[in-house]
Amino acid sequence: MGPLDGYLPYLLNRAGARIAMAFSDEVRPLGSTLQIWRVLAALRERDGRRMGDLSETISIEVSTLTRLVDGMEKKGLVARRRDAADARAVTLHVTPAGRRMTRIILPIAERYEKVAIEGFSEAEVMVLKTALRRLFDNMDGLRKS
Amino acid sequence: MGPLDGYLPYLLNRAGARIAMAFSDEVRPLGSTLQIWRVLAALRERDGRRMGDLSETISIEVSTLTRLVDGMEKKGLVARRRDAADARAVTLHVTPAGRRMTRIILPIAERYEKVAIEGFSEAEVMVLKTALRRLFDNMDGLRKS
DNA sequence: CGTATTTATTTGTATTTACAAATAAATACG
DNA sequence: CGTATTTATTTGTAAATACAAATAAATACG
Repeated sequence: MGPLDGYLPYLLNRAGARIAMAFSDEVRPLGSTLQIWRVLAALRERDGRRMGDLSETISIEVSTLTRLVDGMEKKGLVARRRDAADARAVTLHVTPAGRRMTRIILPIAERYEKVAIEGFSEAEVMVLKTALRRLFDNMDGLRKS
Repeated sequence: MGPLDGYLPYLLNRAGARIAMAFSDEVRPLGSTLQIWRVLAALRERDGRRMGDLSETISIEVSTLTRLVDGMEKKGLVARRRDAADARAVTLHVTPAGRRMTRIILPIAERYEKVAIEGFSEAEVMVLKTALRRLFDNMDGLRKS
């Protein structure tokens, strides 16, 4: 166990990369990708989000998101709509096909959540999640100063 | 706080993405990138690693790593050497310029570690790091079965 | 009201990345 | 020993990504 193993950003990246890779491998045969799932999951939480909101929420650069959404639209998973209140903005809406895809992937995502925290006590999971939220906020603070 | 905020892979990705972005912004003006730093940090831990070992360690696809190392070699940060014991393998070695770059970036990396865990108790940091290692192992187990 | 500035998204384009195929050396084993 | 298989890396190539510029609508404010 070298210095890397004690370095938090390293541990974070390593854990994230592993989950991402495993999950990607699993949803690809279903005609989806991790990024597509991120969009669907964010829209499941709240449909009709704007591109910018979505970008912030799922940590995907907005120019990257535009093209990701292009693809999802072509697949019929989502539909763009011009925001009625502000014509600059575009809102995204899941279609029936998108909901179908969500229904297929959701159990997989739930399984990953379980596998990831296997062997953890409730309290440890709580501390972990709280820590990750706090860590995010700490970095967010840095961004503005 | 919607369902996403309770979903561990989401929290993990979000925290990792934020640190990565902030760190990238900071090292770019110094002529480096996050990926370059990952290689340098891994070689700092142990010089003369093989490509495959490096790839595993820093979670960068080996074909991606090849081209990343191409660039680092052109910048004079590292040198490839054919492994004496096994001519299939290539070992990577930091150069003086690479060590210089490491010396410049290391304090930044250390600062990020500190900022990330600001407000955390020692115990919380311990739990967090242990959890991230365990989480990684859990996913690793899945990969083989 | 009309122009300047800000905000939201998209597009241009170069770089990064990933999967698969190619290369090359080591090992297995008939 | 020689051929088949495995292992380590690189290369081909298409897709994903990011930064900057372009577009377009809203807001500020003279």
